[in-house]
Amino acid sequence: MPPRLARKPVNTYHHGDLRDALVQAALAEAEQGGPESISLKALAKQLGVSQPAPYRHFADREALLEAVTAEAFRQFNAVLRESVSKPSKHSRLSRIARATLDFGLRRNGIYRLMFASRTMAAVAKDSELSNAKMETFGLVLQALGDPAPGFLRERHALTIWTGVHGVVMLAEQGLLTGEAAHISIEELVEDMVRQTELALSVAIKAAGGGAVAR
Amino acid sequence: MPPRLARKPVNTYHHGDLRDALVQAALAEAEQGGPESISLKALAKQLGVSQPAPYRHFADREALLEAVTAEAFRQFNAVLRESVSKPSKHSRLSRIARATLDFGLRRNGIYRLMFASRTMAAVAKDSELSNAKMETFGLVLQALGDPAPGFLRERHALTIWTGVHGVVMLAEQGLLTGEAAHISIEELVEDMVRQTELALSVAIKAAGGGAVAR
DNA sequence: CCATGAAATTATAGCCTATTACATTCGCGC
DNA sequence: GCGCGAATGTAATAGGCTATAATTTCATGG
Repeated sequence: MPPRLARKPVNTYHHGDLRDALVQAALAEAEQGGPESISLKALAKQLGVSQPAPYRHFADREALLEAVTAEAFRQFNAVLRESVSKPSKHSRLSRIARATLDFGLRRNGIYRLMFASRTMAAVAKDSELSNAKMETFGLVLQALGDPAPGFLRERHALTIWTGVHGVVMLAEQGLLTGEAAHISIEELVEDMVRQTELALSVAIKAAGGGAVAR
Repeated sequence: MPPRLARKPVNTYHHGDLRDALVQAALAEAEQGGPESISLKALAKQLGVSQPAPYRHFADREALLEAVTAEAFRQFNAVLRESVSKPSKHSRLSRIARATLDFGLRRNGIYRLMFASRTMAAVAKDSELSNAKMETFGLVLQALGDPAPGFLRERHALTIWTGVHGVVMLAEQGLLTGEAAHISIEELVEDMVRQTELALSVAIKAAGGGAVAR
């Protein structure tokens, strides 16, 4: 720890920037062992503060998890944004689906944290977290491009999002890798993307719209 | 139940049938509050036995959860089997998708238990549980009917299974019911079913097969 | 009928969350 | 500059949970 930290990074008081340090350490912990492995006591010890110190910054363990989840969503959204921004021969939908799959499998502990069941009460009131989740959906929506009328886009955005989410969750269970699966996880997601794009183009044609997004 | 139990129901000793009672009570508990709400201590108290009594029947909490999960899968598979057996105007795939959605939403605590993250070690060795999971997949596979060549069936069975699973999990998060969702959860699943059936029929046609399953 | 071992109990250790009361230190305003 | 209040951290403690060890109960088969 440096003798003197920057003057005002929102939370630099007499020791360190404990609040942020807790979030970062918890995120690293969750990356390994998922949300269950996050222990306030262990984090406090790891950061060299007393065991109840975290309670100065978070009402309880759940509040910390919420903050960590919000940060995780921010990182996830950044990854998604990058995936659609960089050029590729694949469709935007395919890119965002691949990016989601990659994030969900590689950083599975964090992904599980993001979609772990929480008390509904907290979700409703905490705007930071729910905003981040809305942004995620917005990114998927964007990936489907402009040609489709609004509500058709939403239908298919939900289809692909839930589909890839299901793949990630079941893959983590080891249910997609048995001998029964003569198809790789990546192929499965590509199937879903193709299905969605096919269905969307059919729906657009029926609605008198333009071409499928690229 | 007769005053005297059968001579050897595997586990009827000097008090009651504690092992089974624990599984049943834990299942009821999980139905309300999900897997996290299962406490060996609370269950023991509820059943009128001492706190460490459950450890005579289960090595640890995780072992009980595993047994409960196996029972939950048995019930789930029974529901799926019933859904495809009874006559209906909908396709078998649609029926099994609806049944899964219904089970996943109505008995969400149990559903979350069934697909909660576990230590991989246990999953591999425990045959009862992994068999039940394989049976679930087998039922989905059957629902796609006989016309499709084996590996095509599997692709699409996985697609629909993961898709509906994703819907259930995200619906529980409240992510599918916001103002952004101009589509009901049931419609979303129907969309998926239609997409899968469309894609399957296209694939079969390309492969020179027969008609889509009904 | 009684020895045996499974089933259950009491006692206890250890980890974790969380609260209360007390100590420290930063920085703002006079 | 300096003191005071609020933000931050610590020590002590309570209470819940999992899990183990040592001991007791009791149904059953030889």
